[in-house]
Amino acid sequence: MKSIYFTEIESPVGTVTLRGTARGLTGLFMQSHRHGPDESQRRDWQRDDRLFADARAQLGEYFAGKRKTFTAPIDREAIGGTDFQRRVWAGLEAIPYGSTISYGELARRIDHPAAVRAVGLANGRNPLSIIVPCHRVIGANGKLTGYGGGLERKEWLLALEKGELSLDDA
Amino acid sequence: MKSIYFTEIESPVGTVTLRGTARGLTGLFMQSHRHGPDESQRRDWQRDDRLFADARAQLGEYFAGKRKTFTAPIDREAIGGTDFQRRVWAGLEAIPYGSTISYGELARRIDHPAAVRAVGLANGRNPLSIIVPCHRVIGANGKLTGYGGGLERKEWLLALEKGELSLDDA
DNA sequence: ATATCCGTGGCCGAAAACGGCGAGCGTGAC
DNA sequence: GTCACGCTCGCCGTTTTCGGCCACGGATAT
Repeated sequence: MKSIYFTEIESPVGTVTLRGTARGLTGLFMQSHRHGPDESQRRDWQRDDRLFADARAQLGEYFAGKRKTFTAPIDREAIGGTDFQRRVWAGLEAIPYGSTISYGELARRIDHPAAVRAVGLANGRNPLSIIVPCHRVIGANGKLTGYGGGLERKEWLLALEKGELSLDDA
Repeated sequence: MKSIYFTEIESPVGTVTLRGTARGLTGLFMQSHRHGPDESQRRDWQRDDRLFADARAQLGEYFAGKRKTFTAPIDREAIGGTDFQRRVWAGLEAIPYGSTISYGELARRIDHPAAVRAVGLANGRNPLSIIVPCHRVIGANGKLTGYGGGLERKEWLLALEKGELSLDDA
């Protein structure tokens, strides 16, 4: 069995856990994350801060409003997911920084125009929050509707990306 | 996708189909085998008699009463199966030539003493008949109870292993 | 001996529940 | 009017639950 590593990062949205293999990232979770990993598996992870040095630096820049995209490698194979989920997640990565689309729009983009609710589900299963920007999908009526890491955080991230944040927060 | 090969062998218990990958055997089926592969997948197999030369020779010796164990490699990874099934099948390989045990005894040996019926099921799913000797498991009352390849064949195999067969059969 | 009757445990397929939705209406406040 | 809500209902992939299925075995009854 392959080793799984992790590290923790302090951020404006609280402590963030980063998970990965030697080949790349496999997860980014907030505190009390809805679909986060449970304690039982977390026990098998090995802490390795150096492995995540790049990702950590990029996230720091992101939270400071100075970075719009990420380049740290992602271990998609280890992440897995159903075909449908992978399509949804791929769709997420195509949403530019600072903009939002609706769940319905995302459904259309991946050629499952009617699978709107299923898109919502798959969105919620995205294991790589922030880096794969599931927070950029909102309701057709403009409401945020939901977020695995909590709605306040979703709101905060969107505000950050719209440049609406003064730098006064820790 | 990996290639799957097969060959056919004439034997005292009828035509036997041998299946495998480049790494080893993955199946041995009799005619009208209960859980044998269906025609739809059999179409994708490629015939390759040379690949199975070893297995074929060893089976010949076995049917002649001159061989008690097999050494041809087995591709267990390609075979798959649930954890439980693999335990059961491993238990089968520990039963010596010529002897039999009950389903209950096998259940006990794999530390699932109450999973007697489940052991029966898993036994029936053994894809490598004869080589993985599922025929050596019989009811606690001494009856044969069942066999994927048909009870007559189970009876014949057990008789062979007890040396009760004169060599007069084709 | 033979037959019948359960308790058993893992597997598998079917069915139902479950959402991070959204369009369509009806309602009520201006 | 019309605009904002709030409700209902259909949507659909995933997950969970559930109910059978048996290569059994022991207990009990003929």
